[in-house]
Amino acid sequence: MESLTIGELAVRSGVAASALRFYEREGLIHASRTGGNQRRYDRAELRRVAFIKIAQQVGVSLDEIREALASLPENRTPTKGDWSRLSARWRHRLEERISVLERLRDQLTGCIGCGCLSLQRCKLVNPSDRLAGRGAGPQMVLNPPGD
Amino acid sequence: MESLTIGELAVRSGVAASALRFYEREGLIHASRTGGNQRRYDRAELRRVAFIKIAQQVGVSLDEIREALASLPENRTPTKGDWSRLSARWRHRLEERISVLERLRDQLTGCIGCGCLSLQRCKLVNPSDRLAGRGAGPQMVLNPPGD
DNA sequence: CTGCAAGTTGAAGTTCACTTCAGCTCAAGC
DNA sequence: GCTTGAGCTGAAGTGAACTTCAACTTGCAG
Repeated sequence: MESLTIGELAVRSGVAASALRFYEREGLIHASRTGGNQRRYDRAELRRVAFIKIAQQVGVSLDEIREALASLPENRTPTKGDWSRLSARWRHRLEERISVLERLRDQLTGCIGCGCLSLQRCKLVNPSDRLAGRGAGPQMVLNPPGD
Repeated sequence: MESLTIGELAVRSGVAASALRFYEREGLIHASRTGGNQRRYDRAELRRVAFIKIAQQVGVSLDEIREALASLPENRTPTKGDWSRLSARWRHRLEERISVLERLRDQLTGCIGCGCLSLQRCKLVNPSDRLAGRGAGPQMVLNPPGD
């Protein structure tokens, strides 16, 4: 068994066949064809699909994922090093996302103490009424001054 | 200034007026009306909007947010205690979300080391081919056995 | 009291990420 | 060689979360 049918890739990746066809149309993955026009996937495509799923978890759009995948070499199967570089890129994104959520958690904990969630009164959630911060909303949480 | 116009609420909350009207149609926020049919928001609505924004950051759908907000008292302005209870609920969600992402980060770090991201070969990302785990895909990351 | 920015409505449009459908063809087991 | 499940295509549909539009009304500043 050298290559996978779309059904096999679907089962092994946990992504619906219709989504795999969609990803192909969108240029995220590639498939060769049999004489009868059926898709056959190289095992390397499993990594691409895994990468797509993980990136989506991190909150990256398919557009950005495509862009990232485009940086992989076309002419050869990506090496460990290729994947490492991509992973490192997402890792940074991931850490940013985590720190937003942690900040949110910490501030929410503070607000559980004071019972507030006000955009207007709670300094933790939104200092923008006092601080002449540009932009409205819970700035402290979503765009901390430390950035 | 006792109540806010939709424009004022939009500026102070950082949510577009069209979105505020949408939220009202969806039963997430409420407004009283002037003689001329314009919306006037009680300051307490700012908290609701803040809550909506924060919950969305945590990845909660508007449906679920509506459900949560429905648990607030109808007849009086929510107290600190009311908001505390709701916040505590989301805090739990938030911590789950954070731990998914942290797990992802840790495993991605591991994979940067080995250069892999395979659904098939990397035990860290996906043991489902060896372990008779139900469900395909990167199970270790998305649904860790520890749950 | 007038001008004009800000507000109102319902309906339709948008983007994202897919799924579903209809009408076919392919391929593997009996 | 026939049946049956798996696969193919393009087009249309879905749902979430809004935005835009057109046509009209309100309300405050001067």
